[in-house]
Amino acid sequence: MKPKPTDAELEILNILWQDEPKTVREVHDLLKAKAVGYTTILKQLQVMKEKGLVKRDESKRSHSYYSLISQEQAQITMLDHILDKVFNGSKSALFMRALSAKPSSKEELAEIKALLENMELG
Amino acid sequence: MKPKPTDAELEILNILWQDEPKTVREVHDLLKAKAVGYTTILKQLQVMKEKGLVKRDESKRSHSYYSLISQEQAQITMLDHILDKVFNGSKSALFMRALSAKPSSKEELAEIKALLENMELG
DNA sequence: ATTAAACTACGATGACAATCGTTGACAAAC
DNA sequence: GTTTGTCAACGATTGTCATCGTAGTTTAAT
Repeated sequence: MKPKPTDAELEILNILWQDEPKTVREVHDLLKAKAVGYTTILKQLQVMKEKGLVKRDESKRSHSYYSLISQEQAQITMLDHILDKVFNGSKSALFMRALSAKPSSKEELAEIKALLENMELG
Repeated sequence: MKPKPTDAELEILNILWQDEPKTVREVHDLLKAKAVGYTTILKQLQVMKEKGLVKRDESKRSHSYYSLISQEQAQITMLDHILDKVFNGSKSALFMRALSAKPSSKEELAEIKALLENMELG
């Protein structure tokens, strides 16, 4: 099983998920709002490679990085984690919080309702 | 704003939320399955006090600890966090994952549906 | 009062996360 | 072909998390 990515790792993964592959420089440019050094990104990608979260294409001059964990996997991993840690495994409690925390848009409510309809057919 | 509790801190908070206040020894006894030392729990509670996650009643011989963050707050904090980090702020994406990840029981589906009904009235 | 038990405080450690600077290799430009 | 700039590797640093051992303090029992 893939490890749970750290917050900084997730920021990088989000960039990769959006458009792969990317070089260190490209990731760094996209994260420049964070004002973090080039070598920091490089190191983070190296660590992530160690963990099996990304792979590297070294055929070119600038190495390119691909994610090895999908956004779906990461989402499920994160959800399972907080479900276990703060919601005592109660999915409905999680839904309640998600629904009441910040008001959802009508569109979102409609989407969610549609999901539920499909669910009940199964 | 309260900081996001760490995993170990959440284990302790879960115990406090269930029944407050508790002494170090009481928390330790309840966590003995984890085989962690008494002083570890003590230290953790001290750190949590520094962070403002708990408060301490020192009037008695054995100090008693109270949570200063509610389970609700913690749940919302955690949800907001992963919503931001892995779901790009899309609540419906979160719902989709939560619904499809592990099968929900019929009871849970019913509960969630009821929540939605109430929601739409507002 | 003296001691034994229970409890807290403090410091230390090892692991991991996040950050950066320096060095050395390579390639492009002159 | 020498210089200049770009890039990855590596090591070092700082901070946080999780854990524990020791020392000191307070209560209670003798």
